[in-house]
Amino acid sequence: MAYWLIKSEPDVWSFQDQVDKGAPEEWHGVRNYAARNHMRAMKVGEKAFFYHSNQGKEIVGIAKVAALVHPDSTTDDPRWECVDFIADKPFKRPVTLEEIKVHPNLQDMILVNNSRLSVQPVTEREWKIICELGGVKP
DNA sequence: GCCAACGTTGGC
DNA sequence: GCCAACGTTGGC
Repeated sequence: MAYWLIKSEPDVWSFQDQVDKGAPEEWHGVRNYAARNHMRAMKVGEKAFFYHSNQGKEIVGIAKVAALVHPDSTTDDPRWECVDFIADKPFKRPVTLEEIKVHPNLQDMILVNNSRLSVQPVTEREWKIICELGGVKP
């Protein structure tokens, strides 16, 4: 089981939107090879932190992969593919970027070192630490 | 609103 | 295949 982190601007698609949807939603719009490749590696049932960029700058919950990679319906360009996500559970308490940046054991996170990658892997150790901070079971 | 960092595009 | 130009992301 691999762990991931996905980013979304809450203005465009927030975790609450994902929860309200209550069904799988295409994670479309990614136009970056590295991010796409991470989605290609995802398996159904794997979990991802849902991060709000720009506004909030915090992880607010967990989403689950609901469908394997498939063509992105928002483009005809066959290079761009995406998976579907469904909301898993919200954090009891959001974990802010600020908090992550000062945490001694989270310094190697891509979120800290490459703020622009919108789909990124998370190690098991990082996953556990952040779940604890967020008040949920890993 | 600014701007640095980064990734993609496209000419050569 | 290189690299300059350009566009976008996202923190501040």
